[in-house]
Amino acid sequence: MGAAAEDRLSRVFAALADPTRRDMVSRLTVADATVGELAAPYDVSVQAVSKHLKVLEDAGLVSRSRDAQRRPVHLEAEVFDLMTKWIERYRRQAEERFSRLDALLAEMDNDDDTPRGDRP
Amino acid sequence: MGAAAEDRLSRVFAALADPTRRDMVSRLTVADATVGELAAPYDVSVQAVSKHLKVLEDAGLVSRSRDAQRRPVHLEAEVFDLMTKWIERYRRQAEERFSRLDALLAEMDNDDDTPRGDRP
DNA sequence: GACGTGTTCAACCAAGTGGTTGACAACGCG
DNA sequence: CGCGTTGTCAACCACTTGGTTGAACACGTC
Repeated sequence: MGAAAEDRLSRVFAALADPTRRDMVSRLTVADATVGELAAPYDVSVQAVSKHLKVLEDAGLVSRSRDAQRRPVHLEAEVFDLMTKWIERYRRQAEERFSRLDALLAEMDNDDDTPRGDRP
Repeated sequence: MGAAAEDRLSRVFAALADPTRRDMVSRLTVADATVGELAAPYDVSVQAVSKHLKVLEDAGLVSRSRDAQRRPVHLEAEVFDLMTKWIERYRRQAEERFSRLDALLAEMDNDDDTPRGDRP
């Protein structure tokens, strides 16, 4: 994996490490929203939410357009692929390793307990 | 999703936001390792690596056993499921939304441009 | 029991994060 | 134009984070 992708992945994971930001992402899967709309449910200032959005934007999770003085926020669903790829790669690797281990254990079992090909 | 799971998810994402920790996880998919072995490739103190491992352990990504003065580190692959679940849930939601949008756009297209059922 | 190896604990430091408030920019509208 | 609404920028604060070094703990070995 390239250094750029590594960096991106770090920003994405860091962005999603915050429950408030995860909740915003969750809500953005339903519909685009303005900063004010996004801020409404939380007990923090609009400025704080604006900062959160900057983090999400820098991670490429979200994009913003213009509509007069409003800045509609839109979820960029493609980043999910980046994460899924990373996770699945290692999950698969780990699973392979466990099956190798299983095979090894089975073989040791054969060697230790019973003569080859001599099982119920 | 319960508060506990939310919390867990935060710790998992935060743990994986660090490239060094992601690399350790990556290496642990190949084989268990001691703290010293894990530390070797990096240009930081063993203590720093020990701290990283504590973060991974608190996130439930890793467990440690005892072998004399050594503390072998083992990857707990199940957490990948937690992440995958979260990601896939919202990915699916986002995709559904986009298909709804596509349907809407197609319908508008019909209404505006061409009489219904009158296409090449 | 003393020594070497592997690991953690404690104190500290610089940099980053999430929050605040206050000022200001960019609009639509009367 | 002046005013309310929407959002960002800047400075600041408390807390966390990733790193350091030095001491201590936990073993196997001599």
